[in-house]
Amino acid sequence: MDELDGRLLALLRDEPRVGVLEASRRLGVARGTVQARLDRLVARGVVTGWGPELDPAALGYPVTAFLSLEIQQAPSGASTAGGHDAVAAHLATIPEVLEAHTTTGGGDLVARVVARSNTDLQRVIDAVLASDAVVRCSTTIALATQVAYRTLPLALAAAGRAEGSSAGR
Amino acid sequence: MDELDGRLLALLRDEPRVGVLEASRRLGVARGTVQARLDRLVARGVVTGWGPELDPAALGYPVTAFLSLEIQQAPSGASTAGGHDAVAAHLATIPEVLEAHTTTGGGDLVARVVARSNTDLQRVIDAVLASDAVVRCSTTIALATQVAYRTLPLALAAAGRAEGSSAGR
DNA sequence: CCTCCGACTGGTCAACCTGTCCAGCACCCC
DNA sequence: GGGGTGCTGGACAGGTTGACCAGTCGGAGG
Repeated sequence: MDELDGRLLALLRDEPRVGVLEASRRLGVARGTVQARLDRLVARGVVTGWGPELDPAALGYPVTAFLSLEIQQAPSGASTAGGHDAVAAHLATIPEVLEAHTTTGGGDLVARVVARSNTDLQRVIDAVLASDAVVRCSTTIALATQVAYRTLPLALAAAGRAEGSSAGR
Repeated sequence: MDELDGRLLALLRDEPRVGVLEASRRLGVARGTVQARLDRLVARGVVTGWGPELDPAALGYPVTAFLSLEIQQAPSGASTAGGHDAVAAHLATIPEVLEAHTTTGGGDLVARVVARSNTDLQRVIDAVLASDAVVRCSTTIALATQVAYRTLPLALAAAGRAEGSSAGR
């Protein structure tokens, strides 16, 4: 992860359509170099995908909310999986659940959900609560996005001063 | 956003490297159709980008946390921007802040941050608190990812039963 | 009923890019 | 010095892109 990698990622983020050849021209290096760098970034797991990024709002889901869930710690049925796994599996079946993480703090699990409207949000929450393992759910609606999801500044920071830390070689 | 769009997006997510021609073969439609569909999805804002997705963990930032910030509602300096804007601008300068949203509920703003370690997280939090407009900050560390960020199920759901709602041709 | 219009098909074309291979060279470390 | 690694600049065949075309289909509207 050096400065060239940073420039390469920045270029690709700004203009994803540029091919390897064009990128090499922009960066002023040989095509093989760009190819090797890209392969390495993918191999190291820094680049996880090239898929199209979808905008939930454009899909008709303009409302974003964070749900803080409390999970049944000792399943009353006390069957197999802890509450976490059961809830995770349940959440995975709901399309409106975009991501979910177990967390420290008051709630046991944070889920990011979207909905077609505030009214529709109720439906989504009900879907989440459909699992017995979910004890409680507190909702925080995202009103406006102040900083849109981004990773490039982080990559540049890592490129700038991580020459040898986690950057294996 | 019909069923073909859904299949196209699913294909692109699974194998982003396939070109338009290959996609048309897989989907069993003409190349021009795939091209037109893609153009339309981009034009409608459903597809917002094709950039490489970066993994903060692979960049050396394996710790993820959600910060709930309380913002100075009535700026003591009472100068120009409300606390929100000032804080948003401040957060935008911190590479470790991946995203931030104003919210309802207890906190005024939720920020997703990453750090190199739990110790390093303190440094990041301090950076966030460097703004005078931030009154309080409560930290929730994400322990494990139960559902990784995804939008495809949502797109498929929208494709399935949104034929005419927000898909105003 | 007929016509218009948008969408899809299936085909062509030249230009370009990709993946892969090569030799040469500079650099670093053992 | 030797070996390994990374970058350069070049070459090649093959596949892909973007543009264009005529023809067909179905629905909306006159």
